[in-house]
Amino acid sequence: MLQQNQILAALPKEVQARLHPLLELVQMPLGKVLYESGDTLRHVYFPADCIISLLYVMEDGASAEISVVGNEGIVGVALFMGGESTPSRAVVQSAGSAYRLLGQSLKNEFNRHGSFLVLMLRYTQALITQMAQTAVCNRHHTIDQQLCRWLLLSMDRLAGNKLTMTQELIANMLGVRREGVTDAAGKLQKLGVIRYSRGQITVIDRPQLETLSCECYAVVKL
Amino acid sequence: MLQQNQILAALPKEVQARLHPLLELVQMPLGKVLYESGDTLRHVYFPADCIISLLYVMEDGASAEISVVGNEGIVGVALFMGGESTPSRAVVQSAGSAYRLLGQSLKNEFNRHGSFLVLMLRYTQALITQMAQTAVCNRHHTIDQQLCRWLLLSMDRLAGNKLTMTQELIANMLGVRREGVTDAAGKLQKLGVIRYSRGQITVIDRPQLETLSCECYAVVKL
DNA sequence: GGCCTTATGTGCGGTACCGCACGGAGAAAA
DNA sequence: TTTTCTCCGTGCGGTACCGCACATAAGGCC
Repeated sequence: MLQQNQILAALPKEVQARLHPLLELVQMPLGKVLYESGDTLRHVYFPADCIISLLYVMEDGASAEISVVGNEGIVGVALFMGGESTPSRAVVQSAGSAYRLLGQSLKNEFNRHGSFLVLMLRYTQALITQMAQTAVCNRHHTIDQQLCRWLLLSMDRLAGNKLTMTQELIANMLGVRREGVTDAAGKLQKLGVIRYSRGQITVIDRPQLETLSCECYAVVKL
Repeated sequence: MLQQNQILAALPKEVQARLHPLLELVQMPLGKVLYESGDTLRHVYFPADCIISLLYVMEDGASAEISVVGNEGIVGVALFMGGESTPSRAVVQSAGSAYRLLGQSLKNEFNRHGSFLVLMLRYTQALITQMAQTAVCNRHHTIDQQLCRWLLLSMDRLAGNKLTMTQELIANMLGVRREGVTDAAGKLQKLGVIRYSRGQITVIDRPQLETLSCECYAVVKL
């Protein structure tokens, strides 16, 4: 279903109809890299039921997630924002599928009608908000709080309350040590908020997770 | 001179002519707040020779700068990005002047011609890059490095090598303690890279400042 | 079952930064 | 000159996180 992506779903019917043959449904296996930092983008992706992380990777290999995109958004905003390349890596954080569209088709569509553009820009503004929040969160909040926030952001973009993700990977996302995540996750498990085992995380008490999170989650919540 | 702002300067002559009567030159005294977080924006600002900081302020009053805008940019991108309000505060970091334009005029101009839009979007992409960089920098780099980066970003947007800014204010920008800035600035002064006294900072050895900074500076350099 | 890979737990010393408190010094005002 | 205010320097105890080294456990594979 094309409607699985909220942006595609919000388009006028005739635009959807025009776009339909141009959209290609692609599988998104866990860990797949959609593009590397510096790559020239060829497609934009509209996640249907997967989650994509935008990761910033530094020269020494250290990394931090700067935003998360689910079916509410688009991956590859740089394509229509004027830069041909992007400063971050896009990687599949939770498997699923997505629709993709050639950059040229996107530009053609922009020229034909403004409704697409308006939706894209509105989403981009939300993305900017999320990035700003990430910046302050990195500065001011503890790993415990950030883990809660990260779990909530992920749960919002998934059906169910399970998540497949090792602590090592979460550590990469948050830009902290794996042991730091082990600590924080251990505390949450003791509190009965989550359960996890070898890469499987289950959220048991979501309200509690929200109270343990920092204000950053509430701000970017859609 | 309208041309002081690089975006205005890059517009086709006929667009400049059309815009000219709509642009209002306003003075920007140090510390002036252009808008608060959550405000509805009425104008976009095109800095001529001032520097504007986009500050994120948290519930408890702690803050961090998420980007810096000089004559290469625009303040108030949310106005054309689709959000009427903005998640950050915009405050004058270095006094000067700027051109401002009513949001409605901006939208009218967008509808008439695409060249304005393209420039705005390209700049917004650069802004996104800067914000992403800020997020990782907050996570991974020391105050020493971040101070160097911050000084360089400011110097790039100013004529001369002097900057009027107390350590207290810099601390707010970086989201750290004032004493942390005192430490870092003291080291730089001992190394002969900068000199400062009561809110006046002079950069003496800029190349050295660049080597002491983190990679984040080079990435966002225009 | 035994083996190996991967995921998680734990401990230890080190450091960057914090919050706080106070001291000193330059500039401006009285 | 003296006072006052702002800005900067410094010290101290505390904590969050780091890097490293290893121990343990859970599952896949033979």
